Amino acid sequence: MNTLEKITKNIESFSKSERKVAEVILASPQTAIHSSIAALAKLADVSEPTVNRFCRRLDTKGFPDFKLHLAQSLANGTPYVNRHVEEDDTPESYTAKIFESSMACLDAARHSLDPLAVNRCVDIMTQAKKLSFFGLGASSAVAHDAMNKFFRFNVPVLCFDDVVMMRMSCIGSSEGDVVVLISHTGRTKALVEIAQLARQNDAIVIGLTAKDSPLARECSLVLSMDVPEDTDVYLPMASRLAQMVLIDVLATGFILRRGGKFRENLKKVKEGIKNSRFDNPHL
Amino acid sequence: MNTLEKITKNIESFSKSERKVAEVILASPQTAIHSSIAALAKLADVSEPTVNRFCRRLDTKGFPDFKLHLAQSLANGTPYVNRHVEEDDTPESYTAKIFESSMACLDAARHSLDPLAVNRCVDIMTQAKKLSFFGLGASSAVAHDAMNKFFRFNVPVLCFDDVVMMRMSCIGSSEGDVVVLISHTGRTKALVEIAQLARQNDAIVIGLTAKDSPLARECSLVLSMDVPEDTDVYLPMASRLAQMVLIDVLATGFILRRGGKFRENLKKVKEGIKNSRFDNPHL
DNA sequence: CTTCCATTTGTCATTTAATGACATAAAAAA
DNA sequence: TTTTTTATGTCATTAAATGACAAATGGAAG
Repeated sequence: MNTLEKITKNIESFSKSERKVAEVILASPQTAIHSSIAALAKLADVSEPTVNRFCRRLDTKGFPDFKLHLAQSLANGTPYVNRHVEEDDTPESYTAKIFESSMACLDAARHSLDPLAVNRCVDIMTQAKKLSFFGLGASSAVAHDAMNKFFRFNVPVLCFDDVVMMRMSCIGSSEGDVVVLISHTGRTKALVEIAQLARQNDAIVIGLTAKDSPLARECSLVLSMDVPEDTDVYLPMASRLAQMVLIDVLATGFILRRGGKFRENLKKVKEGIKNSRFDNPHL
Repeated sequence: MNTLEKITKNIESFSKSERKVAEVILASPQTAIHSSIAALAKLADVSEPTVNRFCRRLDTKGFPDFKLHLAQSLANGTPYVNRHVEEDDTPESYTAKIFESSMACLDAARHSLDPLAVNRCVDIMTQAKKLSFFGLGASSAVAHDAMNKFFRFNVPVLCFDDVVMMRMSCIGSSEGDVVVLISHTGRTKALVEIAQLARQNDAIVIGLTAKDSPLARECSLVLSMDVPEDTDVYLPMASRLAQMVLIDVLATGFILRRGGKFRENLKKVKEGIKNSRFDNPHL
């Protein structure tokens, strides 16, 4: 836990002198981390060992160690925590909260991701004859995005957000085809059926979905992430973000695996769209 | 600047012994902040004053002060900096880099966003008779996502990634209609024309695009973000993420403005899709 | 209201860490 | 090769932090 919060939370349980120390620190943490134990003791009008005892009470090894902890909690102004939007938030505050929550979720997602699974996934995708990205609802945007990325690699790519099209596509698939199914919950019936269908037609099915979900059970390979979805707002927010970054990761792995000549291809695509644009005077 | 970055950046200008110190610290910053100057000197196989001189070279007052700075840059596990993927990165390292870069970009985007503009944008959107989201290329995924979000609010919403459909839609628009155009660069000719067309037909045009771009000049209101796009990879990555979070922000502002009864509506939508899903045994 | 016990707090001594001054070694320039 | 400059280490000094112990404070029981 954040050291400053910890002080605030425990201030009631402190003794008189320790509370004096706590108040001085809370009043100006920046001063605290740049002072010696003697200076701080003087500011709080207590003895030096009292400051030391205060530090130990907060589970630190001593004053220098305490300063380190304090410095860490002071870094970055605000840490990226999942903060909830309140009814009376100003535009400024809810904007900050949403951005911060998004970052916190990406951080959580990253740590829950299995690099080995990522690697195997890239393996499979680089060897695919055809790549299909399927997603329904909020995940369809992710599927679109994935297509937009992978089509630049000169690989046959498909993308559908329509169950009927998915079915037709799966029936026509054959060995060497890879189907990527995107679903945060992994509980969408239609998509589970698609997974079964794809596998019956010899396609490899990769699931970007929750582990141990019905969908996950039907996939050849699952890439799961634990994203703390903000459930009191009835909108899927962070999950798509994490999925999208995961697509970036897979695309990057793809490029790295296929090597330099494919980077040439990317350049070509980018140059190809140039004359549909206004020139940028700054370039 | 981040202390770790600073060390990396200046490592060339260090002397032999100082470089030894730098390497030991970079190898394990966590060890460094918990060691005394003597311990660190031993690890780097140099004398204690050398470590001290190293600290001063990095604009700190001495070793303890240096540790404080280092601790701050180590806060949050790893600092979110824009790190570039290298040819020989492992799956683990490029995954971490991409997630971190994404978070760093979101952070940058957040700080460059004007809350007043967000507020005005929400104002306009809540009063819209009809909402249209248009995006081409990578931005089309964002437009889709926006539709997916706003349609839950019981507002007429459109979304196109096809220029012809956009044109047709714009021609049919009238006063009170709001068109949101999504383009990272703001230099896509087709979209600039759409902006003009929409305004000729009395629609309000909101641009989620770069400020001072050709598209921005044609919009009634511009929401711009400075996102450090990773230009040596020929893929748009972070910009869509930032745009998507911005959509979340707008949607949230929308809900807050419209009040409680709309939250009921969200609940209904969520319950409506329930029986297309497998039950979650954990709920 | 006193006495006793427990807790808190301060004083002082000791230990440990950090820094400054100087000397030596290494490298670069003459 | 010699000189000069820069880098590095040794040692002494200073400052900071901690431990041990004593004094003071605050309750609780008699």
